Amino acid sequence: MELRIFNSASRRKEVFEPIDKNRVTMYVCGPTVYNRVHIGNARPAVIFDTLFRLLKSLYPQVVYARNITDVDDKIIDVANKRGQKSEEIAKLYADFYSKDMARLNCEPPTIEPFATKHIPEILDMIEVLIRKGFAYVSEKHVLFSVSSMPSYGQLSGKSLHDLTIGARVEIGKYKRDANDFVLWKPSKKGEPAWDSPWSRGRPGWHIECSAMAQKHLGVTVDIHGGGLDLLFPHHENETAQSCCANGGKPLANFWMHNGFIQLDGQKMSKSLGNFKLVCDLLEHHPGEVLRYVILSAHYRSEQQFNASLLESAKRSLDTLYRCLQSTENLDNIVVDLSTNNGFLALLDDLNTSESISELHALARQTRQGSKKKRVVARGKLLSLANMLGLLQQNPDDWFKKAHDPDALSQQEIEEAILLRQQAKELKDFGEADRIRDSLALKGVVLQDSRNGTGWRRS
RNA sequence: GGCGCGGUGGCAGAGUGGUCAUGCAGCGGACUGCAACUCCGUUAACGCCGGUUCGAUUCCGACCCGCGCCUCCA
Repeated sequence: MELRIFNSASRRKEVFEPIDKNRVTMYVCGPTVYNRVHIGNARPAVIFDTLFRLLKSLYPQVVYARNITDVDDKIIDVANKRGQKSEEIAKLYADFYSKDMARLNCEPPTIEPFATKHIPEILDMIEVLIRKGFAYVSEKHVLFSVSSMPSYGQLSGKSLHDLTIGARVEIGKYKRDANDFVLWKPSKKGEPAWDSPWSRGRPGWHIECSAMAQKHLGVTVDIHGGGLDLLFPHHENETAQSCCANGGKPLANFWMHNGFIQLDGQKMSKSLGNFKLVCDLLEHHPGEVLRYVILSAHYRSEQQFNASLLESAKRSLDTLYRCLQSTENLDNIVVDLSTNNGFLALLDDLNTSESISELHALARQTRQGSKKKRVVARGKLLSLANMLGLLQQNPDDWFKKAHDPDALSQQEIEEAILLRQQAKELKDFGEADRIRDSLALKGVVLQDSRNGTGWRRS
């Protein structure tokens, strides 16, 4: 039973072996907090939360850090536009982020470090880089010199030569090389600023992750994750800084990158105006539905996202919850998942898609066969679902909780059901159907059974 | 220009050198007063052209098409 992970650094699946089996470390790049996050930001959060759950089942201790970048030009821009402080904007959206991700059943990471809380560590690392000759000071900036590191570009598979040819960015005149990147830069008046030997300023984009990963997780982390777009330049630069500061020791042994989400067949982009905010989606869909959609595709593939997929995911979850609801009388037992196909699929580079198909197989087994087998299947279903962060609520809540404030109350529904029952007893099926149709129009679906009439919200 | 990825049934989406993905939708049947749910059955796919092979959706090559990164970006 071993976990295999596709390592972006080697571009192949490798058997995962942690540096310390008693303390597995994972660092995932969280958001820069200047607005509400979109569904694309949710994908890595959900994926690495699932990996976190899987790792915890395999190792006694897993330390998962997901950072918050709370000092950045974009935050400053928003703060300026609103006449607020950068810190206020960052705090506001960091809180929203935690809440949004929690609604997707993402557990809180072990550590959620903030860049601005690690300025001393950042300054230390920059000083080391300057002292060792990997960084230089120029016009109050400190820059990392990519030419000082022969292996620069290896992680993302780029050569400095090609980068320079393809460069579309204007070269700052304080840079020796177009690809040199900022470790520290001077702040303008009114911007967040800290004292440093080079200027009163603030850190560049990449350095905070290097400093925070090292402080909380150690020089080399087991797994470093994030969106594919972070591979270059963010992760390339992170690993360059850390590696050079630490005598060649790598920042991470395993690099994992999730693919993009496509909205209605197109890349989500602000210019197209087709990005979906998580908080807007949550107004109309349970968080678990969003999570189910995200997990239904393999994390490395490009994923489609649209309204009909949300609807399909909702129905799939309905089926699973219905199974749980109709088998609540079965004993809850502790099961061993170690030979389960759904669990084994997760061990194979986190194949959540295949794992979800096993959820449906287990649901089927929970509904049929001998009672003993059904009890075991149900135990496995709950256990596997828990590892995926799905089926986390009680079925009655799933089906009956009202999300719309104008929805019929439980009492109103039950009264209508009673009236319909009376009509049915009088064989007045016209009236009975009229009541059922009227409830359906208000989003309530009835289900007759031997034990009476049940209901759910559609 | 450089580097890289992908094209699977109506939709989404795994996977595999040789009977099955799976879900949603569809179709037929059972159940039901009729439905819903559930159950049983069922339709339907591997971009194109070659090659390797007894056999290829799966391996190899060419081609077509789409996409990503190289600039902030999950």
